[in-house]
Amino acid sequence: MNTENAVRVRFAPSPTGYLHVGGLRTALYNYLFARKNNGVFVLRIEDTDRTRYVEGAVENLIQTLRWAGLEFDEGPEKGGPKGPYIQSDRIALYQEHARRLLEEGKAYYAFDTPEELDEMRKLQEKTQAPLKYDRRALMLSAQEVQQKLAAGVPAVVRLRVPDATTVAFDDLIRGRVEFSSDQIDDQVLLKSDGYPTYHLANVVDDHLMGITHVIRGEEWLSSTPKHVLLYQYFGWEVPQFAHLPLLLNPDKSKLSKRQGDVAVEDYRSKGYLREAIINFVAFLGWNPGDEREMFTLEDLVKEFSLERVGKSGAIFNVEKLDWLNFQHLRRKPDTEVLAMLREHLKQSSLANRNFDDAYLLSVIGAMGERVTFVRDFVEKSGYFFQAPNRYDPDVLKKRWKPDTPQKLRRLIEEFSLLENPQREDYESALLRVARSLELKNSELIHPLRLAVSGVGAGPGLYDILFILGKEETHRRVVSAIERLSQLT
RNA sequence: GCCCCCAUCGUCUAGAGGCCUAGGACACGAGCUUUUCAAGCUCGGUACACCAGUUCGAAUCUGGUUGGGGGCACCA
Repeated sequence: MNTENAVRVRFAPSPTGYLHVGGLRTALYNYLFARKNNGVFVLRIEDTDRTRYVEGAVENLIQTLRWAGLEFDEGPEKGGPKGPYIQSDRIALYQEHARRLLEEGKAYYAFDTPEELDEMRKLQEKTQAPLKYDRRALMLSAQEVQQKLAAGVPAVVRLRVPDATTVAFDDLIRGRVEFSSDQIDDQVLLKSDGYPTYHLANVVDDHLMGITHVIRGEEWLSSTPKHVLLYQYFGWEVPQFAHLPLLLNPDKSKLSKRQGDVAVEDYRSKGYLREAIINFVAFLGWNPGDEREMFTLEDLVKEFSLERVGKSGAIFNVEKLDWLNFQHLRRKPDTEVLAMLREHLKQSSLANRNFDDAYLLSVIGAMGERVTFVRDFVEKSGYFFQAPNRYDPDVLKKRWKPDTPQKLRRLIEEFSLLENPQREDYESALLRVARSLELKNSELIHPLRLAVSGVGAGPGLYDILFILGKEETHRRVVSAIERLSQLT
């Protein structure tokens, strides 16, 4: 394999606390593109803003990425030939490159205070002029600049954007995009604290790390010409760009907190499966071109291509996610669901109760088609784990009549005669009783269901009875008769 | 205000000039099935933003309008 031409992509989040679902999709597309093309997936941490650093964010980011199944090939903790992979460890590199631009007249020092810049912008807003740096620092003579530097006046390094030219690039998703250089701001490259801005750091790193394809969100589209300029100034090859459509809130603005959950970990803790989240997020902007909907990460690796990524933003719609979660959950082998159910029980109020595998497996068998989340086993069929402590009032009103207790007594008498009953035995016993009492089957079935489960919905009644077992069924019916007779 | 991007059902989308009286999925409604609830199956409604143009023919190409979004920091 020719390593010179190998595809190298990166996911470059800033460690502001958690992994955003939009970030997850960007990471996913990068990952898929790398895997599909036998390339390398790099994780780089963009922490050049010291004011935004959040303790533990990097670890959290890595952990969430791994949970989702997006293993990177090079990055922090893991290392690699192009490291370090944390920008704050690469400061000297950026300063060196800034110096180079300075020497070649492609960048310049500026000494304006934040207040001065504020004032400038206010004026520009008033005159409705484009908001950009007015280059007042260019009026300074070489001596003045040297004096200020020597005196230790805080300085930034700004990009010297050429006048009246066109900066263009070919975006893999959007085609050719052109900007007039007059629209481009003389961006700060090096801040007065010596740290680079995103624009400098990202270009220097992408080049030094051999990144061939920059796949990132559309919010970067309008700063891309600055990056292109930098590549040109350094004499470097410009990578391929692919600007992904944005993920949107229901009101179509850029997906943000305040309008629902945006952290991957929020969805994780709500019980969403990684498979469902990956599947869902992959389809926000991409589709295989046919009518398949269910994809595993492996499937996506086989099928993914940037050509099939759309251009318009997509609203993050949780209903479909729920459906996908349901679909992925029911496709999982029972043993895997068992492990997840055990984990869930361990963290619930049922933690001290003991259930054997066979029992839980039969619950899974009965509820399999009825749960969207693992927690639904408990939330929708808590009666498998605990005798009902209340009875659904609506069902009670509809199904529990004054003469119900005596019918049920007759029924459990019949049940008590059964030896090692199977599902069918409960059924035939109930049928016998119904016939001898001249009742419709449902006149027994519904109150019995209520008595043993406390609710009116769920798996087949005989499945419930069988799973609960003869003794437990008996106990519950007796207890229901006692408690409900008092009410009527 | 300036620059850039985008535009098919409520939502995710298929569609790369005739296969489109626009297909699928989620959601929604109706029915079937059934001891209930689901699942499943069947059926149903709802979309090419608008206006010109090109063409024998436009959701698909071009231009404009409108609408939406993003960017315009010593944040990423």
